[in-house]
Amino acid sequence: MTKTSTSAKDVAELAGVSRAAVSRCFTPGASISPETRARILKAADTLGYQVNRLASGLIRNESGIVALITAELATPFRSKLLAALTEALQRAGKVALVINTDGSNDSAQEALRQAISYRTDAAIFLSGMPARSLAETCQRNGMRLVLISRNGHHPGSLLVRSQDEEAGRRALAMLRAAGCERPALASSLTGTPSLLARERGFREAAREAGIEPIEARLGATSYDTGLELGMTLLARPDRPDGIFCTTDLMACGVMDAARWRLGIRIPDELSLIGFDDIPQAGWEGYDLTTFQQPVEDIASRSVEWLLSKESGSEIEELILEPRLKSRSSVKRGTGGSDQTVSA
Amino acid sequence: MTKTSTSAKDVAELAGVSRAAVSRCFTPGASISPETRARILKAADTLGYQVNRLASGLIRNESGIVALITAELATPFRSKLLAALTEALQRAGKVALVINTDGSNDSAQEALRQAISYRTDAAIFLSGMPARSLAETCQRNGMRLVLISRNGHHPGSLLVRSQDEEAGRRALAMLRAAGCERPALASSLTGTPSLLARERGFREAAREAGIEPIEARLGATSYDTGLELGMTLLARPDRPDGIFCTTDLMACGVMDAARWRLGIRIPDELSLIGFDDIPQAGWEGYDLTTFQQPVEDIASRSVEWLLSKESGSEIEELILEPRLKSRSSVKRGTGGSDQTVSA
DNA sequence: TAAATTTGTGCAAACCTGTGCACATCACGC
DNA sequence: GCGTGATGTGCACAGGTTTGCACAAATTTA
Repeated sequence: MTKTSTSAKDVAELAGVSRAAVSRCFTPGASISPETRARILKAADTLGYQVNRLASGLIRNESGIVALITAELATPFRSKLLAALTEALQRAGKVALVINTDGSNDSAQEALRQAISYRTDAAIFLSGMPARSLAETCQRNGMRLVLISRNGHHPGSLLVRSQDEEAGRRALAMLRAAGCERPALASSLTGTPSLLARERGFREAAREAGIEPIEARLGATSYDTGLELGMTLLARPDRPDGIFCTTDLMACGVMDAARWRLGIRIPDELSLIGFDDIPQAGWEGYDLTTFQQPVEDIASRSVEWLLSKESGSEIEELILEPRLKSRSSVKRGTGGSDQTVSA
Repeated sequence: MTKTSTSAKDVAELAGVSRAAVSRCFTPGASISPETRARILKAADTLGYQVNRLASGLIRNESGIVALITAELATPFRSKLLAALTEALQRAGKVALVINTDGSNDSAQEALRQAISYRTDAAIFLSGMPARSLAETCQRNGMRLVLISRNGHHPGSLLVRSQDEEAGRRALAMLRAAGCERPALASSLTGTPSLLARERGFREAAREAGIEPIEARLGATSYDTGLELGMTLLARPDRPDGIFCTTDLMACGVMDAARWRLGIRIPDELSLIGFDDIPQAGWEGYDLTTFQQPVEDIASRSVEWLLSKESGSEIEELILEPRLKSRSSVKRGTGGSDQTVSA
C-alpha cells in the first residue's frame, strides 16, 4: 500500500545516466563532470529525491545517527543540555535520536540496545550507565560512548564532568565569607556521582573549618523536593543561615519555602547557593547565586571528540570548570575578598 | 578500520541454521520451531546480536523512526511536550529523531528533508511549516505528517490544536468577573496561529463587552519579553488592572516586573492569567492562574493517529480543550459564578 | 602522430535484512 | 502402504546505496 519513495534509480533513468553517477553526484569529493552533475541535480529536484541514509548507512557502516539517552527530559537543566547537544550534532552533520529512560541502569541498558539496533555512530548518556559487557560490545562495533556526569570508567569512552567537589568547597567558602555561621547542605537522595561530589566538597571544607554542616536529603532532584527541604531545614532550632543546594531546581524550592511560607528574607536572614544556572536562577525573583555548567562546551567538545576517528583505547576524561555566577542570593561579605575563596 | 558489527549471518553460523531462520526468530508471528528458536536466541545472546533496523527498515519500508521538528527545545512548554511525545513514541515501539530549527519555515523545510532522507515513518511539527509541495511528496511516499498548533491545511495530515480563541474569551470573562476594569493583552510578535487565536478571542470578547483592551506586543515569547511587557504596560497612565498573557513564560516575566520592580501587589492590584501551565506556573511564588494544555493527550493521540494505517485523504483535525487551572493570581470575584464565564 | 596521462562513467559486488516459494519431514487416517 | 495436510527450513531475490575496478574518451606530452 505505502508506495516506496523515489530512489537513485529513478533519478538515473530520468537523467539518462547510471545509478552510480547519481550516487557520486551526492558524494562530496567524488569524480563527476559538472554537466552530468547539473543534469542529475535537476532530475533529482523534479523528482524530489533525497539520498536514502538508511541504505547509505548500511553500506558505509556509518548511520550519521547519535543516540542521546536521558531521563527527565523536561527538567530545565536537562532540556538545556539536550538542546545544546542536538544543535552541536546537527552542526556536525549528525542527527540526534532521543531515548528516554526511567533513570535506572536497566533502562539505560535497554536504551543502548535500541541504539545498537539502529547502528548509531555513538551514544551519549545523560542518565544511567550501561553494563560493562554491553559497553564493550559497542566499542568492538566501533560505536563511541560519551558519559556525561557519570562515574563509570569504560575504557575507550569519554567521561565528561565538572569540578563538582571544588565547587562544593567554594560554596562553603562563600557562605563563610558572607558571615554564615550555620551552613547547611540540601540535596536529593538520588546518588548521582556529581551530586555526591558536590556534597563531599562542601562537607569536607566545612570540617576543615571546624564546622559540622547541617545536612538534609530528600527524594528526587525537583522543585518540590526543594520546598520540603526548605521546610525541614528552616524549622530546626538551629536554623541554618546559609544553604548550599546541589541543584538550582531545589534551590528555587528552598527559596520559595523560606520567602513565601516562612517569611524569611533573602539574603539578609538566609544566603542561598545553587548549581547548574538554569534559566529560572536568573529570573527577577530568584536572582540566585550559582555555578554555571558550561553546557555549550560540554556539547561542542563531546561532539568534537566523537567525530575524531582515532580512539585511543585508554580512558579519556574531560573535566570542565563551572563558572561562578554571583548574584544577590548571598549576603555581601563583611570584607573577605574573592581571593580567599579559591579551594 | 571500524569493524562491522555482528550480523544475522554470524548468528546463523554459530547456531547452525540458515540466515532466514534467524530473521524469523526475531519476527513476531513467523513460523519457527521452539527448539531452533531457543538455539538461535542463545547464539544471539553470546554474540550480542541486535537486529539491524537500518536494513530491516530498508526492505520493510518502515524505519520505525519518527521525526520531531522543533525550535527552542529548552523552553519549559516545548520540553514538556517533547518529553511526552518521545515517551508516547517509545511506548508504541517507535523512536524519536529530534531536529532543531530556528523557527523559520525554511529551516523547517530543511528539517523535513533530513527526515525524508532517513525515511522516517512520520514527522511531527512543533514549529514552522513545510512547503506544500514537499509535504505532498511526503504523503506520496507514505510518510505521515502531524502539525501541532500550526494552521496549515495539508490534506492527509493531522492538525492538532487547542481551543485557543475560546480560552482567550474565557480569560477576559474571568478578569471581568474579578472586577478588572482595564483589561490588557500581552503577547509576543511571533505570529504563531495559536497565539493569534488567543489574542483574537480576548479582543473580541472585550469589544463585545464594550471595552477596547490595552494591547502590547514585543519580541519572542520569553521570560525577558514578559519583563519588558510588564514594564511597558504598567507604566501607562491608564495602568491595567488585569493582564492576559498568551504564554506562561511571559506571564512570569510580567508578574516579576510588577512585583519586584514596581511593587505592585498580585492579585490585589493586578490580576494575571497565563497559558500552557508550565511547571513554574505552579511554583509557590507565582501560583499563576492559567490554561493547562493537555500535553499527554496531544502526545498520545498524535501517536495513536500516526499508527493507524488507513489515512483518509481528507484533512483530519484534533481539537483539544485546555483545562482551566485556577490559582491565586486572579482576584476572587465579588460574586460572579463560574457559570457566567462560559463563552 | 603516437604514447601517456587524466578524467569521467558504467558494471557489479557488497552491506544486512525480510519473505515468497519450493521442498523435506512428519504424523495421521483410511 | 499411500495420499493428505501441517509444519519448519533453506534458497534466492529484493530493497537502495557506495565503491573498486575496468574501460572509454579527452587531453597533454614527446
